[in-house]
Amino acid sequence: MQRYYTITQLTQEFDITTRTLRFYEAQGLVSPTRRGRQRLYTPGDRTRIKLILRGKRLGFSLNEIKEMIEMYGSAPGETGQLRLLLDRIAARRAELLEKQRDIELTLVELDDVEAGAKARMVELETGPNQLSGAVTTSEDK
Amino acid sequence: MQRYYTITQLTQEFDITTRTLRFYEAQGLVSPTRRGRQRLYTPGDRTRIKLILRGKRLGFSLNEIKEMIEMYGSAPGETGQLRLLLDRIAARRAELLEKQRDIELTLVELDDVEAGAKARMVELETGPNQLSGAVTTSEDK
DNA sequence: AGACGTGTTGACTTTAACGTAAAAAGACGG
DNA sequence: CCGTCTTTTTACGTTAAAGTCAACACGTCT
Repeated sequence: MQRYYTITQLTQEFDITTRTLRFYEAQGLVSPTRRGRQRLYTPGDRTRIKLILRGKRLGFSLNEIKEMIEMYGSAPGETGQLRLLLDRIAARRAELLEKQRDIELTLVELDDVEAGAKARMVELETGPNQLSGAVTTSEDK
Repeated sequence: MQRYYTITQLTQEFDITTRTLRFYEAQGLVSPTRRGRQRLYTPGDRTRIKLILRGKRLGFSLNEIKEMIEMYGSAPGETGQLRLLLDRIAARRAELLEKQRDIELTLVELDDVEAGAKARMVELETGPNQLSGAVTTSEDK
């Protein structure tokens, strides 16, 4: 029992347009089957779309995403190919780890700004008399 | 004692082009001072550039990055402004946390693919006789 | 003075990732 | 069966983020 999704169902679920889905198809990122001219998306297609959107949120290009998705489905027979695959996996992992660090740094900075803003609010409430020094971010002498 | 960086020093350090730096300047993301026509970047400018590149790695647009950078420098006086700032901070934080989850999911999947590939290699080494089933990723029935 | 390296400005071009619009073909409800 | 709605295909437009190219300005080394 194969459940199918129509294109508009998916656009609604993921809040994207039909143009986007057709574009992804043109780029070879999904290949829905057809009933006549109509596109029918399988649960598998749907998962691929989720992967694509996740990749986009992380700032990967569609080409990069395509590569990554192709990794998932591939079980290459030759040892050389496998080595290559492992290398690519390592590269992607390195990127992701860097992004993780970037996020953590950014979160810390957001915390700082928030703390500063909150402190400033308290000042304004208790008595809008005494001034506060500007909030500086480490460096920048 | 203000140390200055020339544009090419920074392009080399960050592996970007002069065009890029001038473009960022045109977008109001950095504002190096001038000695005559020449641009002089302060350590502060340099930090901003680092922030920009970090933002880019995380997939933020230059406009979003600009907003974020402006948050850092701002110590708005009015309570309403502060509320707005706090809201924006919360929004950004939510985005970052989503990205974190996205990354973790992706890392897990990479681990899976890697494990599969390594297993396949072992098979190939020990004896290229018996076949292996295709590697499936959960869902997709 | 001439040549060289570096920097600047401005204009035009490119690429990715869609948006928009038009025309035609199915699908569906009354 | 007809009108309405969705879908498809095709084609052109748009936006962000630079790349490329040309011409010109400095400083300086020889």
